[in-house]
This record gives sequence, C-alpha cells and structure tokens, in this order.
Amino acid sequence: MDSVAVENYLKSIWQLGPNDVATLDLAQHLDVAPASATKMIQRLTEKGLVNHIPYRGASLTSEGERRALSVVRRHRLLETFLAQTLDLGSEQLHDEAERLEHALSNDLEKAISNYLGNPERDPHGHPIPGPNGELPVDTELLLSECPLNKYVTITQVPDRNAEMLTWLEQNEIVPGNQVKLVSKDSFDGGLTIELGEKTMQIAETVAKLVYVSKEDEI
Amino acid sequence: MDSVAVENYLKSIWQLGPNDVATLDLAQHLDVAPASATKMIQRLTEKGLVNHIPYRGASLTSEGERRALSVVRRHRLLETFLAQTLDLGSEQLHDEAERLEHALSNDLEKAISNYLGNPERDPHGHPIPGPNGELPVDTELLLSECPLNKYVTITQVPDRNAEMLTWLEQNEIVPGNQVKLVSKDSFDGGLTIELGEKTMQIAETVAKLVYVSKEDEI
DNA sequence: ACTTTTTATTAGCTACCTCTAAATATGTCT
DNA sequence: AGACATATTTAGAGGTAGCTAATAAAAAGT
Repeated sequence: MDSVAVENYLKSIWQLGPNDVATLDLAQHLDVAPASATKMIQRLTEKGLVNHIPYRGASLTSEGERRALSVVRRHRLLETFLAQTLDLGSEQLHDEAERLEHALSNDLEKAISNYLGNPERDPHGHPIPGPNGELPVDTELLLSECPLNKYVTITQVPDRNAEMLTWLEQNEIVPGNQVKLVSKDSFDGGLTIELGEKTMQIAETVAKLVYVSKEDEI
Repeated sequence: MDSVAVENYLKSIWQLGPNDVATLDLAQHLDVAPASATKMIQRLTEKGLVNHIPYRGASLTSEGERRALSVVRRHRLLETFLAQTLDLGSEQLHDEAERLEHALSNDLEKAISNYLGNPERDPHGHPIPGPNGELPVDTELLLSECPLNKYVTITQVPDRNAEMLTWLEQNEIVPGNQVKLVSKDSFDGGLTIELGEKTMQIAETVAKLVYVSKEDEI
C-alpha cells in the first residue's frame, strides 16, 4: 500500500502529465516546498514509479501510472457514489473524495463500483479508469478548440475549483448539454457560445477545461 | 486535526477504559511494541489528551474523550451508512469503517448523519455518540449477567471480530431478538440460552460481549 | 558571451511514529 | 526480606515527509 503522500504525488504527476512534469509545478500543485517535491521524486524514482531526469522533469513509469490511475479510479467512484447517495453540493464532492480515496480498500472499491452499475463516467463527466487502469480512447476535444457553428455536447467539466464549478452549473454548462461555438475573440481568447436559448461569453481559460464530444449532429 | 495514529490511540484508550489502561494492553490492542505505546502516551499527555501516571496507566482527559468519541461517532455512522447503501458482509463493515473514519470531514459526517435520519445506534446496536460526544445513559447489562428465566432483548453485539460476528448472526444473536437465559454452568462459565424455538450453549467470553436491555416483559 | 533570473537540487534540520535492546520499577512468591 | 517474573520506561536508531538556506544548473536577456 502506498502512503497518502505517495498516492498524491503519483496522482498529481498523472494530472500534470503526460509530458515531463517540472518540479516547481508539482510542488505548487501539491502545495509543498520545491525541495520536498525533489525529495519525493527521488524516492519514487528509487521505487521504480517515476522516471526522473534531473533538472528536466519527472514522468510516471507504467507501474507508476497504474497506481496513479488506481487513485483516480477510487476518486471518481467516490464522487459518483457520494453524489448518488447523499446529495452534497457539487463543490463538496471533490474535496471529500480527495480525502476518502486513500482509505478505500479494494473490496469496498469493488462494492461501490458494483452498486453503481460499474459506471464509466463520474458526475463531472470524467472517465473512470477500469480496475486495471483502462481508460477509453480519447475522442473528445476542448470547447476552446471545437469547430465554429456546430452543436456539440458537453462531456466533461473541471472539478477542482469549487467557484468555477458553481459558475459553470449556474450557466448550465454541465455534461449532456449542447452548445454551439459562435466565435472566438482573437485578441483575448474569449469565446461566444450559444447554449439553449441564450448566447454568452466564456473565458478561454475556462473553455480550455471543458470537453465536448467530437461527432455530433445539428 | 489529529493524525490517524493519534485517533487510533485515543479510540483504543476509550475502548479499554474508563479505568486506567495498562501500556501493554494498549500496545496489544493496537498491535505495536510496548515502547511505542509509552512514547505515544507521553505525546498525548503533552497535548493534554491523556492523564498518565508512569508505571500505573493512562486515561483520557475530557478533551481526549471528546476526540475519542468523535472517532467512535464517525466509525459508527460509517458502519450504518455502508450497511444501508451497499450491502456488505457484516464482517467487512467494521474493517472498512476503521479505515474511512479518519478521512471523514465534519461536513460529510453531518451529511451522512442527516441522510440516515440522525440514528442513535449502528447496525450492531452500539450507540452512536452525538456531535458533541453525548452518549445515552447506559441502562443495559451483559447477557452473561442478566437474570435467569426472563426474556430480554439483545441490544448490542460486538463488531471487532469477524468470525465471532458471523457465528452470532448464524445463531440469530442479533440486536432486536429476544433471548432467555436458562442457566449458567458454574464450572466453565458457559451459558444455556433459549432463542426463539431453540436452546443453545454460549461461551462466557462471548456472553460478556453481548448486551441486553434491562426492562423487558414476559 | 556574459550576466541575471529562474528553476532544481543538496545539505541539514525537525516532527511523527515505529522498532529493538537495555534499564528500571512493580508485584508476587517463598 | 530477597529473588524472580512481569510490566514499563528509556536509550538509540530508522523511515517518511516536511521545512529553510545554500548551492548549482538551465534559460533568458542584454
């Protein structure tokens, strides 16, 4: 069993990957000092979970990725489970899953997955890795990069920022809804989209975190 | 936030209390070396959570007890929650709750309690401490010490030993069922009880872990 | 190309929690 | 009371994970 710290590092490297992750980025992501990240990267390299080229960056080995995906699976199953049973604010879900994911046994993971009917997506639309780390082939693209004037279906929204999530929900930018990208403002990257009957503006930073499905008619 | 280790020590001292707990008993209960228990007792004393008279034993301060009861509350809420949603083997419940209890936030604790209708007992019949550590006044007594030839209702069964729990369940010794203590064998402490239509033997060690309600007619 | 800035690593320290082995206190038995 | 057994504590060490300050490497600017 990996420690909570190890699991969090692996998960963060996975989230920031798949390119080599800079020590500083990792440290900021985990809210630790850069020196602490260096130390841990070395420990993980020692364990064979990470490939590290000093002064360049770190990436996961296949075993490291397997373990990272196991954490991600537990996280997303928990989010789905909690969303379905208790009804918590969508913002809370992420934080709670963040804590509980490290304490979920194999058996309980199975029981939860089974209870939920072995779901493939969490409530934010993120794919849930299979028991052995399988992820669906990624056929989705970013809202910020989708073709103009074509309706697409929102598949994934980010879950890490509670504020943003609330804003997205209030504007009905949630998985399943259809949007049409009307125009991209060239100077600030802002996007104009149509959603149901309303037209609205969305910042590029946000649009870069929302995924939509590729093939979609009308 | 107390660490997992601190929470486990506090919980164990509470479980072994309320009398002074011997270092060796505590160490065995937690499966650590006696020296480790001594060290932790000293740390807890430092923090004001434990009263310790060297070579005598340790007991909880009121703050220590408050925190121990918070762990117990989380544990029992989790057992109840998991029993109600997933249906896990009764043996598994305890182990899973044991892990998750340390990762349960205040908010999630509230949400779960609320979802369950603020229950006062877990599935094994153990009272769930209130949010501030309130426990009902104890009016129950041990099956091993209850009056002869009087029907009493089982209120609590132990949850720490999976094997014993399975045995108890198979023999319908579960909270809510009625039993009559027919006789106590003086030499080995074994008890003869009547349960529904059958008469059976139960070891004293087990009978000392089962609680029954005091007032009960027929 | 050299200097400055940024990024990364090393060195050295701390806290927490564990262990084994040695020392000490307590309780019991004769 | 003295001796032995048992329980407890101290001493000393190791692993994990964090920190700051100092150093070194890489990247960027002039």
